[in-house]
Amino acid sequence: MDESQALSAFSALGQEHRLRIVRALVTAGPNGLAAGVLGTTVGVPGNNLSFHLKELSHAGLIRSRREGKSVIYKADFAALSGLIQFLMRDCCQGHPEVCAPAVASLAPCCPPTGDIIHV
Amino acid sequence: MDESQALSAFSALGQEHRLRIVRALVTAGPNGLAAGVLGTTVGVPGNNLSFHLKELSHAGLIRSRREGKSVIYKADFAALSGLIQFLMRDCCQGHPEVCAPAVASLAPCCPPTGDIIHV
DNA sequence: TCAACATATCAACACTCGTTGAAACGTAGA
DNA sequence: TCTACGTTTCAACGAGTGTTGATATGTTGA
Repeated sequence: MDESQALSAFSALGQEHRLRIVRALVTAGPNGLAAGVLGTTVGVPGNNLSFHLKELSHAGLIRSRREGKSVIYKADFAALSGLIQFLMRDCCQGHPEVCAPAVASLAPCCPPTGDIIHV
Repeated sequence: MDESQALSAFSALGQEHRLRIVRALVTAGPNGLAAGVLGTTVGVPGNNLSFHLKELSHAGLIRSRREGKSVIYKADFAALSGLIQFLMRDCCQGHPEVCAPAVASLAPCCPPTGDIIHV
């Protein structure tokens, strides 16, 4: 995860519909959701949803696969993890031991199902 | 951390100069940096820097205090932690144990120095 | 092949955002 | 008080972004 990737990712998440899409996919887990289901879940019409899904794909935050008539989208948990690591890298001048565990309090969460790129 | 706060935060981080500012403050740790130092570090002229610092303050990602002629800014590590938790909340339908630890691999990092709001 | 369904693409519009330059504010030292 | 320094505010401009409606693409079953 470099700066330009992180910028794309944060910028993508800084939009109401896209943040809801990602959160819905994070909640859904590795199995993902069909585009149509996503649209009704987050309340975005099809053409607009497609636009935002493309943005999120370009940002590397989600992945998709076709299943029959539907396209299934899922969160890229490795990318989300990489994003967080980018933000916190080199914290406190590379001496995080001088600090209390703020990020460590996070619950472990969903990794991908095989097509993951570990950061 | 609610959705509107998260949106403000992600939107704030989705801009090159602001992301660099936050990363510089994360690196600096709890002591923070003066506005002038920040400006030269990230390469942003004073008036523009001030604009971005205000945005980051409104997003709740940084805090400031005056020290003589300088204004010292520092990252709000609790807010950053809360932002991450918001993104990952309810992951995998509330059953993160079905997943591998992606977020857990993150190194523990800097907490605040006392004015922290734990999430 | 055809019709029905799910999804994606495109152009146009209004709106928001980042940058710039000038000016103002607040603090410290003479 | 005056000057110098650090920082902030303001208005204006150009560029980028999200939404909308119409249209196109791809898939399934008859």
